[in-house]
Amino acid sequence: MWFHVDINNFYVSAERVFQPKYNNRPVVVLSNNDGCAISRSDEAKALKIPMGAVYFQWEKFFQENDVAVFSSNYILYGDLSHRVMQILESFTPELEIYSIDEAFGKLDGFSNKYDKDFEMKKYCLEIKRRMLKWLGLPVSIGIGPTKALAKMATRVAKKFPEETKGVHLINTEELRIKALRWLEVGDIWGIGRQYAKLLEKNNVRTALDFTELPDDWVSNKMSIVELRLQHDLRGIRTLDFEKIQKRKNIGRSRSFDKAILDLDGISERLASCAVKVANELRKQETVCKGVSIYITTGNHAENPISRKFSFVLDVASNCDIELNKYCQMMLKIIYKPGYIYKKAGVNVYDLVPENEVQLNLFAPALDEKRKVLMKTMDNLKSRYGQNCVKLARQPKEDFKMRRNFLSREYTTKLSDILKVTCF
DNA sequence: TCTGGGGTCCTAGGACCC
DNA sequence: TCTGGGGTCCTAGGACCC
Repeated sequence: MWFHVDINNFYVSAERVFQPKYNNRPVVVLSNNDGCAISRSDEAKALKIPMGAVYFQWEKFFQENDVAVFSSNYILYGDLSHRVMQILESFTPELEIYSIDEAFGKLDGFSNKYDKDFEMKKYCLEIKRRMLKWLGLPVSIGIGPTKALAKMATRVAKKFPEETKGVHLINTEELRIKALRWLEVGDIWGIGRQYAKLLEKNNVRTALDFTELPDDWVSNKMSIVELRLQHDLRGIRTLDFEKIQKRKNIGRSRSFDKAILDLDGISERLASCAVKVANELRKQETVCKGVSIYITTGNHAENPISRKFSFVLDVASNCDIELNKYCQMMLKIIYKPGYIYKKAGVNVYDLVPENEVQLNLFAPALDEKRKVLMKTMDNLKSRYGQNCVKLARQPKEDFKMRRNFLSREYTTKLSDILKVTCF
C-alpha cells in the first residue's frame, strides 16, 4: 500500500505557524513580484477568491473583506518543507518527495506475521498528529493500493475533514468505486484542462467513467501517460516509486521590477540568471551542453514579442563566466530595440555529469584555473553571502522583487528568530 | 504601474544511416 | 494495383505537475 501526504494550503499554513493570529481568517500568499494569489486559506476560498487572482485587481476586495496578504517567502517554505520530509522519513524507509508540499510513501511489509494488527489508518493519523504537534502544519493523508488511488484518497480526506479526520483509506473495491464515482474527471491527477475537455465531449464525467474507457481509446486519443494513470486508478500497480534524479533542465527567469527598454538593463539581469543557473549546475555536479535565453514583453503588452536563442557549447561547462559570455552574445543577437521588456530567462539543457565531459578535438581543453576560481567563489559565497563576489556584468544591487508583505525568516536567519518574553 | 516560476514526459515529423 | 524495411537522432509542440 501507498500513502500520500499533502500539506493543506501549504504557504498559507507556513505563515500561520509563526503568526497564529491569522488562523480562522482569510489569508492569501502572492506569487513573486506580488503578482497573483498562489495559495489560499479555506476562508479565502470560501470568499470565492480564485487561484491566480491578480493582486492589483483584487486589492480592494481584499481590504474590504479583511483578507490578510503575504508575499511569498520561499526560504521559510523551503525550510519547513525540509522538516516535514525529515519527519516523514522516520515513518517509512521508502519516501518519494514529490513536490515542496507532497510526498508518497510505501507501507509494504508493515503488516506481516509479526504484526497482524498493523492499522494503516491509525499509523497515518499519528503522522498527521505529529506534523501538527512538531511543526504546526495541518496535513491530509490518503492511503491506497496504488499511487493514483492514494492521491485520490487524499482529495477525499481534504474534502471531508470531519468524516475522515484528515486521513482516508481506500482498501476495498467498494471504497475505490465510491471515490472514483465522486471525483470529477478534470480533478484527476494527470488530467489537465485539455484532456478534461476532450473527455467531457465524449461523455466521460467521473473518474469511474474514465477507468471504464477501453485501453486503445485512451492510448490513441491521449497517450501512454494517461493509459498508465488509468490502470493505476483501476487498482493495477503501474506507477512506481521514482528515485530522485538530477535535474535534466535548469532554468532561471524573473519578471523585472519595472519595464525595461535598454539592452544594458536586460543584460545585467540576464547575467544574474546565468550565474544562478551555473551555480545550480555545480551544486548537482553536472555541466551543460546547451544554453538558451529568452526575452519577452509578456502577453499583456500592446505589441507583445518574445525572442529566444540557443547555443551548443563545444565543451560542456558549468562556469559562471563562460555561460554568461554566451548568454550576453545571444542577447545581442536577439535584442530588438523599441520594445518594453518585462522578463528574461536562461535555460540549460543536455546536462551531463561533471566527470564525464566529452572533450572536443578542435576546442581548447578545460581550463583548470577556471575550475579553481569557481570553487573559490562558491566557498566565499557560502561563507560571506551570495553577494560578496560577482561578475562585473551583474547588477550592483540584487534587483528587487516587489515583496511588500514579506514575513520573517523565522527558521533560517538569526536576526529573524522570534523572541519570547516570559512574565 | 500592476498578470509567477520551476519542472517532466510524450509524440510526430523530418533528417539521416545501412 | 504494386514504390523495402529496419533503424537513430533531433526538434518543436503539446500535454501535464506543483
